[in-house]
Amino acid sequence: MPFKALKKEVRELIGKALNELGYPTVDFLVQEPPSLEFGELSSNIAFEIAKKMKRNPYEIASNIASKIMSFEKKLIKEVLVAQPGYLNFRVDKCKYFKTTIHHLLDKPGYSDIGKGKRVIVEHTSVNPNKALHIGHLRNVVIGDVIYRLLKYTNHEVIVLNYIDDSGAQVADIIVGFKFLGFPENPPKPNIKFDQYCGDYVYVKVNQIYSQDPRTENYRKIVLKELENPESEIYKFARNIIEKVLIEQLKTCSELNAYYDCLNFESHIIFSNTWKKIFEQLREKNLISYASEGKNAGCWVYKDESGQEKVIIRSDGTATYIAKDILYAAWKLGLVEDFFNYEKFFVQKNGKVLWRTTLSEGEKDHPTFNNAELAINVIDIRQAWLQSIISEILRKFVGKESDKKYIHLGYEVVSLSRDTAKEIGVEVGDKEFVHMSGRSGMYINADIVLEKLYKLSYDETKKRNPEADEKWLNEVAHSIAVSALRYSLIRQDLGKILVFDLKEALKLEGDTGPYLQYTYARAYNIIEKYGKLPKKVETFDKLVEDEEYILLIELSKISDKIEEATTKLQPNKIAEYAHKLCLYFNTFYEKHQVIHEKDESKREQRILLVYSFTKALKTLMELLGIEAHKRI
RNA sequence: GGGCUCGUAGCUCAGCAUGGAUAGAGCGGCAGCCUCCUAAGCUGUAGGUCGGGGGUUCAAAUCCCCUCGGGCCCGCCA
Repeated sequence: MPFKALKKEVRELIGKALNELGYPTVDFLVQEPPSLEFGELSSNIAFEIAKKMKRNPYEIASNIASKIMSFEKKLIKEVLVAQPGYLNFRVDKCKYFKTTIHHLLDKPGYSDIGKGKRVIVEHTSVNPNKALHIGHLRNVVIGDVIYRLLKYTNHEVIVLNYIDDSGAQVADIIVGFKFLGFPENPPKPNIKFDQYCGDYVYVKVNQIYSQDPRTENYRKIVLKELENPESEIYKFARNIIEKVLIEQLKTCSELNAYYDCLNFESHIIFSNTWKKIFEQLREKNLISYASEGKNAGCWVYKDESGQEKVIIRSDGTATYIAKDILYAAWKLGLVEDFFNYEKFFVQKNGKVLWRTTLSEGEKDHPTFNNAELAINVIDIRQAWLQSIISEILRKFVGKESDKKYIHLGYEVVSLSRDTAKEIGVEVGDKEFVHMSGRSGMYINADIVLEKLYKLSYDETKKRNPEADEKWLNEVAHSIAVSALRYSLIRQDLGKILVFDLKEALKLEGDTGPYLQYTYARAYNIIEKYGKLPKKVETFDKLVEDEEYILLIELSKISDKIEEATTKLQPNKIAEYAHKLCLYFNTFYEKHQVIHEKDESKREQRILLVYSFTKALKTLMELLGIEAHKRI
């Protein structure tokens, strides 16, 4: 972790200097200056002391600098003072490059921030009545990258996918099949079952509801029946849901996202464990009985801003948030494990996918709950409800416990004007349009992937006319996935992602394929050279600006991974990987590696390129993007 | 009505937590670069009232207040 070591050294040097100079101890920052011209690190310490002592910051900085110059230093070479009082530090390049390259050749960017901590990441959780659209994919990709980050930083991670098998959306397609005469099988056999249910049955049923509101009664009937596991409707629905799920999960595995267990909502409801936790909530005074007002007769939770949420209705039944609280408590191991489990199938990555079941299940199963931290990837529209759940859980576990329930919210994906128009949506004067599953206004995930695949296939074939079909398919698919995943992860979670099909089909610039291309380009150098130099102990020949800039950036890899993980900002990884590639390509265009005449310079460059490929591959793996030797 | 959130180049976005040194990328535009490791690349160039106003500060895209514009949430439904 070269950059961190550097920061630490700077802090120590400053601290020691303050001590010897008799300056007061104050808080100060060690940060990256706006440009490498000023050095690799800089500090505002002189401003802070100047404020306190009412003295000139430049003078203070000069004193500290000359003091530090008299100390023995490890990675730091010199300290400079800049107006109006910055303290700028420069590394000993030779030493620092060696540290950095050795780090990258070993375990690039690794840092044990997890220490084996058990974390649940729940994502996807798409209603099992439709195919995934591009909005769902944002959830899948965010969740999956968070999983990968946590895993890499030594957390014990469990990935769950919550299946809402008893809600209105599932009920709607069951209404279609059971009451409105929709055929159980798609009219054409080549239509995916999830697409048939979502694009056709679900949309049409909702159209029928709005034309003839009396038909909505069917939904009520179905919802009621879904509460009874013995009912014919429940058994029928179970079968339909399973078929949809299998198709949905195919889409996810195409995108390299996998799960440990599927947790069915109905199995929480049937577990009848709610009463136990309800008693505890009442004992801890977390919920209260409303004797008057609009919620009279209900048990309610009052949130920190004083808003009330009904937990138990006046007729004694639990609202859906009650079930969410119970489920959250299960995740953190605060209630007994009320699920039974069985194996569902083996996923493409070889991992067994489990699911909860109403039957006895298998005794010998992994533990899926009992986490220290539960991260729930859910779009931002659920923010208020999720904050209530977090609040209740926080109070429930008490201050001394570290157990935590987190809602990782992200903004929705909407359609750009052009793309909305393309699928026949009325846009008016809006800049973008929200998708709606119910009204059929969305872009299907499989279709985008297919389009991307065709594009990448043509492009790859053009570049590799001799290549065989198998390889072409594999690479084209991988490029399509990388383009899609990257476009969904590169943006801050708090911003609406305006999806534009034309934009998404780009394979150049700030995209996943750019990373893959750069990787292949770099790897090609190593392959052409055919061997790795042994035992290079000094990197004194890496004197070019482009090498320096690349190496300094590379040295920050652990810091970036750590930051992305602890702040749950997966977009940081995409941004960093892109920046590294920009720097590498600049270097690549300007300097030769295998044609370099000076042998030791050539070997040092080979190692630089090799360590770059190691770093980039690590980042790509975190993003769920495959690195190919050739594309 | 209450609450949350976004607004930075023509477009898509970084930077805001912890105020600091010339506000950064990509796309698109324009002008260039393949007898040399993959041109899915690179170089140069044009393009900015950081939504607006006020305040705090030696210093504000960043903090505070107001305001305008977009989006979302606020049922004993799920």
